[in-house]
Amino acid sequence: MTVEKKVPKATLQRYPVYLKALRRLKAEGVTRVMSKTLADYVSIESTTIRRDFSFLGNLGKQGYGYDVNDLIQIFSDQLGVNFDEKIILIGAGNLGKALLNYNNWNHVVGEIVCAFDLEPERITGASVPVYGLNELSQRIPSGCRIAILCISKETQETVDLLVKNGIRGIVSFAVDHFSVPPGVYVKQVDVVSSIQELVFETNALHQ
Amino acid sequence: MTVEKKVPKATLQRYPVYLKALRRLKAEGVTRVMSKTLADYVSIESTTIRRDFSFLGNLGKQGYGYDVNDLIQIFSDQLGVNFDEKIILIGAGNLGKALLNYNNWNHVVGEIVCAFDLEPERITGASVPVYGLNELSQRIPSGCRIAILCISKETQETVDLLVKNGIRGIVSFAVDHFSVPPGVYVKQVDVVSSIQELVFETNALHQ
DNA sequence: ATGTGTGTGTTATATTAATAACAGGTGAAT
DNA sequence: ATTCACCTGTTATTAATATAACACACACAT
Repeated sequence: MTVEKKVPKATLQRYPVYLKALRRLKAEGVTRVMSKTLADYVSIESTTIRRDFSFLGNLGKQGYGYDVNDLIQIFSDQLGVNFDEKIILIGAGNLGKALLNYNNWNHVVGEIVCAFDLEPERITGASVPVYGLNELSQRIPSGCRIAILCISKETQETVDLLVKNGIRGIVSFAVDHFSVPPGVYVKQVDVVSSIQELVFETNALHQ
Repeated sequence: MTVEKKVPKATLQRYPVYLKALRRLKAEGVTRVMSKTLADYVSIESTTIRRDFSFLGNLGKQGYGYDVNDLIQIFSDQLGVNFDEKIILIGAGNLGKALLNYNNWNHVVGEIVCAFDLEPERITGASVPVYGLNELSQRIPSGCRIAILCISKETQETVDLLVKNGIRGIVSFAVDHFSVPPGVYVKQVDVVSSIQELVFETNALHQ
């Protein structure tokens, strides 16, 4: 967290895209990359990429490009990618368990340490321990800031509980509406709304 | 699809939020709403809401507000919300099936008609018919434009196949990178990237 | 070594989006 | 009826973001 200038929100939202692409390139054995190449890869203008990168220092070299490994390292150092980030899952039903297994999680951003559910005794086949929601304050891992929300009732109450216990970021698959205090960030995933947006875009855009 | 002026992209992305809120309000028995009330509800400035709505016509009345039912009707008519939208699911594994059951889908944006999978014979317990991906061109419902992607291999090939068969919008849970031609819209859902973004925001913002 | 072409980082410009300000139409009260 | 307070729709202003332009540092070839 050594970022000097204020990084624009739009830029912050693109960093994960870059990081994902860079990791993939590294896995493919690529050691250096130019902004234009990366631009084609992630469908973001090369100018935008260079400006985004510039917030983290002078990372590239003229006439050469960027070193992939260096870039990944700097992203990790400066933005606080914590491979030991402790993440909790709230609601260990079908969706929760599916998410657990679907993403190949292995320490890219940390790990899901445990899950909490209203009826923990009913959950079978989860790959992490499942505790009752009422035990949250005792069982929550120390330093845990991120929660994945896969519940369908008592949403606001649960969110309040999470915030009270130190959660600062929530990826939510819950369909219910809820609100959080300032300083808590939410990524809402709603398939129905996403489809709606797609329909609106295909209908309204470029006509 | 009778929208006259060009609707900004940012506005288009907020319409699903409004629609969801309005439907909830209607369910609660609310018949009229003011921009300020809605603003508090969805955490969007009242001015922004009024400007967003104005693209669809003069929907409100001074000193009164908006009629909830009228608003929902107008959204549906003008933006092409099609309650019979035929949606297909690609990849009927654990995640696909979980999504199918998790969202209470019932004709809010249409319905998932059927699913396709590389190994359809291995899928059990799906609530819709599951066909082989190789049958796509024969089995795809006519007029189908939207697909939900829950696969983990041969992603680009599958996407190409979808586009060739008329798909114009994709909600993707696939972790692989893929590209689409212009005119095809993608909503990417990547829990790992979402968490990354949350970590970046909590680290970099308001420090 | 030395020049040359290349691709960065930055500055300048254009575009898009958000907020503020306000004029005027409308409902409700008297 | 008439008045008044209210809330919309729009215009004006500010802020945020994206694109374009370019100077200069560096790798690379000779």
